[in-house]
Amino acid sequence: MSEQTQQNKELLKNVGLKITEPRLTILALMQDNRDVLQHFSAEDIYKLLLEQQSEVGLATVYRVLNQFEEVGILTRHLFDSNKAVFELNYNHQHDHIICKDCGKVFEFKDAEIERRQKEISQKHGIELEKHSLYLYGTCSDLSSCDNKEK
Amino acid sequence: MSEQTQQNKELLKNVGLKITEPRLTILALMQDNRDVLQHFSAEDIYKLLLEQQSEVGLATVYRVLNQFEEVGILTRHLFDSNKAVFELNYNHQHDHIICKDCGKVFEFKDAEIERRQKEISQKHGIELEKHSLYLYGTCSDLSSCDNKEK
DNA sequence: GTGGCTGCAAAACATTTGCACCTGT
DNA sequence: ACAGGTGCAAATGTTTTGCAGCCAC
Repeated sequence: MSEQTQQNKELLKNVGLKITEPRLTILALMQDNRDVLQHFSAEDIYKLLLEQQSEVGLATVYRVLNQFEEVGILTRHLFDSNKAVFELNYNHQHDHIICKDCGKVFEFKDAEIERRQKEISQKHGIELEKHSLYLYGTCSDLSSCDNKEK
Repeated sequence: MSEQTQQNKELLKNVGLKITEPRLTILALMQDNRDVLQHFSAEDIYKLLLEQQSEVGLATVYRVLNQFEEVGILTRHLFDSNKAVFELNYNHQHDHIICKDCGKVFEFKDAEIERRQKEISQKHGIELEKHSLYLYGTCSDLSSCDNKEK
């Protein structure tokens, strides 16, 4: 068994979830594909599972993703579409910049913005728990924009 | 005819939409209720229409809201729930602070955050078009928190 | 007159749930 | 053994669409 699998088993145990084949498969799938895809919809994952002959139902994908979010293994984003996308939580939380033309996503983290967010919340009498920040725009350099040519 | 209605007719004409009864009704409804409700779901509006005996179908509500968003009369927000809420655009764009316990929403606008957003986008080669920023937390002063007691 | 608008019902989607069976501990 | 997990199909909730008739321009 790979070292990655071993780590994932411990991860599941640590967060109090049983070590089952669908959960390990989904976890590995997201880790293995993180270079090509940072943000997965439930459907994305389901299709990837089908491709690799995994017999995991779509309902299970949703259930597992929800559980993973609850225990902090991943984060749910809403972006502008109607469906949720999920992203593995590595060490750090971050915000996103999305090109509306090509769908490219950059990540960033800005201490100044976060400091202001905290100040503003306090001024309004709110104890800040989390925030969601997305910047939408278009690639300035058109040649580097993989425009999907809609 | 009220002055408000007159203004709304010109607004519709200016954005290139025909002046129809459903559109005027929905527009007036959102304006008249803006003190009690800043953010309307399609269902909210539909129910309010029913209450005032307006014979407007739910499909029309959705179509009108979408058109209003396209021409900039209102803004669609996704917040954390599964359904969209809409807000009339007055002069200024702003961001939101939401109390997760009582659902209270504050609005704010911060020049410093917006300046940083622009800088960060440029640094990543993106021409910033719009952003979405929501701060989630809980009322620090519990006595002022209208906790829905779920 | 006619192209856009509307209401209704049906369809489309993403997501959740009920249930009988299976599996990890 | 048994609580929790799973697959499937059916249900849910929101939003969209097809279509026949209607209305603003």
